[in-house]
Amino acid sequence: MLIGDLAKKADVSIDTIRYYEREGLIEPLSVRESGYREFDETTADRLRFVIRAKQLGFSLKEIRDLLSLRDDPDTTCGQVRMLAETKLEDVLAKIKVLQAMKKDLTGLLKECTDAEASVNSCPIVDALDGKEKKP
Amino acid sequence: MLIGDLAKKADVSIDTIRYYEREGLIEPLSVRESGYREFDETTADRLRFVIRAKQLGFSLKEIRDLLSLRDDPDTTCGQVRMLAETKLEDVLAKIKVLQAMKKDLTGLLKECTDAEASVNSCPIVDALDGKEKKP
DNA sequence: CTGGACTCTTGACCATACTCCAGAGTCAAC
DNA sequence: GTTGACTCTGGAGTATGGTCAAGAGTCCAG
Repeated sequence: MLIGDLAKKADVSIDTIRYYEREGLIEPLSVRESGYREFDETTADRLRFVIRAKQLGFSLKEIRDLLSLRDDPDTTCGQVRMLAETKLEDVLAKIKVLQAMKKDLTGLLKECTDAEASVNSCPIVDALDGKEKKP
Repeated sequence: MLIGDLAKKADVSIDTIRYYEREGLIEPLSVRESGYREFDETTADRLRFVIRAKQLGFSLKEIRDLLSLRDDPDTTCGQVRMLAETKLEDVLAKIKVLQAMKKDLTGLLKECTDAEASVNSCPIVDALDGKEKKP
């Protein structure tokens, strides 16, 4: 399987595959004299692992860590679990920040009732200006 | 007020202020022969506007748009509102993605009960490998 | 053996929001 | 007039995850 076949299989670009290789995430099974990389199902599986981990929110760096745990037979489930827990905390923290934004934006939009009003009396602009909302 | 004073006042770095100026967000009141920028309360207010908008999740590009609406007396509240609505949608979309990650991670962590187990039977690794969970 | 599709390497570039650096100039106090 | 704190410009660097392009080489079918 050449790089183009793998790219189609995993639905990523050729450049992405080469980038992942440079980053130490995947490795071709072998490389021809000509430089052509050859891949097999094992590398394809590994690439899919990367893609799934990305969907869970792991960075490439973190995926590299996950992969080396996966590769090491002495790894315990607990070690993998720790990475997942840390990631979950990251995700929860991000959600928290976004929830705060959501709350503030929703509040501002609720106050802003007159679309035709001048910007001078726009509660959104006022809030960004640091003005207290009118009582 | 020189740039260092403004930086302290708004609790951002001098470099950030100069960066915002380059990006067209703020402008010093005047510039001395020597190149020294001078700021007043109006610029400080504008800078604080930028900082608050950032906290709401707006990018600098979007803040530039907000500022030009704020500067234009013909702007209506509705125009500002639209930007806020778009931003709220962005935020909601991001929350959705993160909630999905949260759900998946939580599910995996729930399945992974034996921390001492080998990585070969780790449900988290199995899931990333695309294996179905054991029945 | 030729054409077209594919692949190679190297290196630059994208966006975002800064941050840091060197080397030079300025300002106010003492 | 000198010291020390401050400021200037211009450009490079940071992190992330790719994406693109040039120019050369490879592969296989016809």
